[in-house]
Amino acid sequence: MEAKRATIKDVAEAAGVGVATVSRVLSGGSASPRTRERVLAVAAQLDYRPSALGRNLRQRRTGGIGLLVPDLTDTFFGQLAEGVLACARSAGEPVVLGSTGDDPEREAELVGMLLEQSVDRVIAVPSGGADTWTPVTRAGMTVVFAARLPAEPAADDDHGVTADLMLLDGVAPPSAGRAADVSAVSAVPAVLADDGAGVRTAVRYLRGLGHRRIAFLGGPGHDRRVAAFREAVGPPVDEELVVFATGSRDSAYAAASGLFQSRPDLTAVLAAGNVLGEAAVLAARELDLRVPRDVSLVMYDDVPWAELCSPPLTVIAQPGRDIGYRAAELVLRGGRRTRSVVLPTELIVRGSCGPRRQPY
Amino acid sequence: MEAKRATIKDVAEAAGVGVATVSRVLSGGSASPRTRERVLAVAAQLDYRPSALGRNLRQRRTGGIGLLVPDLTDTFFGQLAEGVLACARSAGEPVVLGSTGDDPEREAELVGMLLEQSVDRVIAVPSGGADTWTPVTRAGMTVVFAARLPAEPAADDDHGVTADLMLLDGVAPPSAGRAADVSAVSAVPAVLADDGAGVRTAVRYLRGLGHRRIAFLGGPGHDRRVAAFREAVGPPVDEELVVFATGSRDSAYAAASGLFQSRPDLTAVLAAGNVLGEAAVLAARELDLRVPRDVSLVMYDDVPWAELCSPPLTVIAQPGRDIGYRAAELVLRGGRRTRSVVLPTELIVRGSCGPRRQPY
DNA sequence: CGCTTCCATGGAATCGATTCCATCATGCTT
DNA sequence: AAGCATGATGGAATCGATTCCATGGAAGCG
Repeated sequence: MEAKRATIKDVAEAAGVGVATVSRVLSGGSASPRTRERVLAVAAQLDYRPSALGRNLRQRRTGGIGLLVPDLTDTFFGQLAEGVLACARSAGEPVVLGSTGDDPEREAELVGMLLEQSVDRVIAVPSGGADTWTPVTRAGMTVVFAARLPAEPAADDDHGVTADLMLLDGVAPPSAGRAADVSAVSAVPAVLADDGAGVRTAVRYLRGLGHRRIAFLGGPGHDRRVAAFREAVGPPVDEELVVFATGSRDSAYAAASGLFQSRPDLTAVLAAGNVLGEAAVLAARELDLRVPRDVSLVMYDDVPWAELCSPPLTVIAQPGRDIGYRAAELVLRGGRRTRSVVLPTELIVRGSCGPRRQPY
Repeated sequence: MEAKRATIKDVAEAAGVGVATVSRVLSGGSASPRTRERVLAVAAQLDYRPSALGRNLRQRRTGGIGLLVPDLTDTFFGQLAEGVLACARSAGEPVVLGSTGDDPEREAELVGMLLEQSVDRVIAVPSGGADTWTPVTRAGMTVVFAARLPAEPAADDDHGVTADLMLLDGVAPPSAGRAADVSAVSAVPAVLADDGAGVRTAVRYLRGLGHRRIAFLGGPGHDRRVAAFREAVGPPVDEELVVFATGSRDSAYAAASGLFQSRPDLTAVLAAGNVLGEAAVLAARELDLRVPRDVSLVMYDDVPWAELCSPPLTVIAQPGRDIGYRAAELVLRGGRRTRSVVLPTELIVRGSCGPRRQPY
């Protein structure tokens, strides 16, 4: 009843050949048509499937790619994961999944788990910084970052931020002070959305509508977006209008609500992720602010429900699925010397932005 | 530079002991405090991590649990996956993910992949029927179904449906005709939401508001929900008001739009999943039907954006995360003789349902 | 006809862990 | 003091595949 799976030895015996021959036949090596046929027949009859364990152990090459995302409840990461899965499936590779919750510690723990599983190719939406990821790449793992880059160590001035932006555009950052670690990580290929352009376009759009006091509502991993925002609106940047939440929905709501209450003079908000956008809509409604009459809203991520809101949300769309798919392609190609990929974003204008209401 | 990982042999040599001793120390066997200390020190210094490959091969027991969901883009499955991941993480087990797209063929292919990986514990939101899953359980895999049961073969009358409903309520179905296959699959433990109660409550609620022509908008895997719906509204059941879409968003939209257009006399819709609810809102808006004035809407799944719609959507909430977590617990316990779990649903009344407008 | 070449083939080593079993030292009992 | 029990320890087998290498037979060529 408990039929244990057939091994290569069983097949060899049943076919009256040696295990080496079976292995050769199944992996396309040379064999006489006669034996090949017989081996294939026996293998089919026994429903033989080679064990990935044995193969991987011998070849010291692991199958499988690891996927680390912050939160699968966030539709964007769901899209990204679907992209990775699609590519992996067509390559016949299994995907080992981990959810980091935007917690660098959990991320490191999950990386360790992948290492134990001998998964040596990873696609990560990183939460930790270079201190997490440099050792990983040095340990021989093939890493591809998706949608984000690891946070850089806090910069004294905003020079670091500038360097980050330049990196985004494909230009190598000037070899600055703390080059050692950063360079190891920035050599890692990445698949990113063009956050610079996305944010710039959105800010320009809001400006065109007359908005001057535009707030930024960010979360973990939105460093590049806030940097682009600062560049686009300033200087001077009204720092009170730049607020950050942690990953949770509660925190996002608190941040949004706090923002609206502490600065009733703001007229537009750029939410750097769909969870934040959701929170902004909720908070605005709670405070009886009408969108877009009282406050205009642009949200990152073109999630399906953006269209369902009333008014439908104007969004910065980034191709989540494509990001995942391309990242999987890169990690499967595995070349160290693969260049990063930046995919375009698109501002999709719906109904959540209006002209600035004149103060009276 | 390409430091390959340390093996148990390296540790043994460095510590001046045999490999058996190292293994014993690391897996809690007996060893003298003196050597234990030395081995641990060396292991730490070499950053040694036992390879799961070697261990699993030897023990013929695989680590890891497989997770098969239809679509990670659907927030509900994202929640479910997060639940599974949370439980797996606390047990230190890796999770291998597959997305079936509600395609039984793809599902079967993914199961084969898991088999090759020697993953013998699976949590599945099944797309295929008993013909897919019976062989799997017979092959010795520990399977737990989540959120759904495999479709039963089409019944001649609605007797099969009734049996299914009774199973849902924890009562064994009467040993009917085609018992062989079905029983093998229905012996598989499952973690389900109480769809019967959820749908019943929703229908009763709509009836209480005066609605008589209530439509059901379903998708793949909603057999139990439609059965409960039929039972709750009928007989007689107006079959034109029961429509099904395939998994895609386009198909859902087409089904919803077709429904509204072909039967303008309907006054309420029960959408059996959040993607379908989304489609219903969209289609209604496109056809200038006001919710809830012209048509009332109840949606399955309390996704975060349900509150963002205007009006906010009345939903049947099912605890996606809990379903995943409990399913993971069951599959880890691994007992054949585990009973299924049915978790409660809750009708959350918001603003998408109103009294039936009197025809004039 | 004899030699070389080439191909099919099977035995055995290997990957990294666990675990059975034999060995040896130590301490305790009678 | 001798024998026995106990516990620490290392060697070797094992898991299921791949792959190196040796062997043997057939075919080709001078």
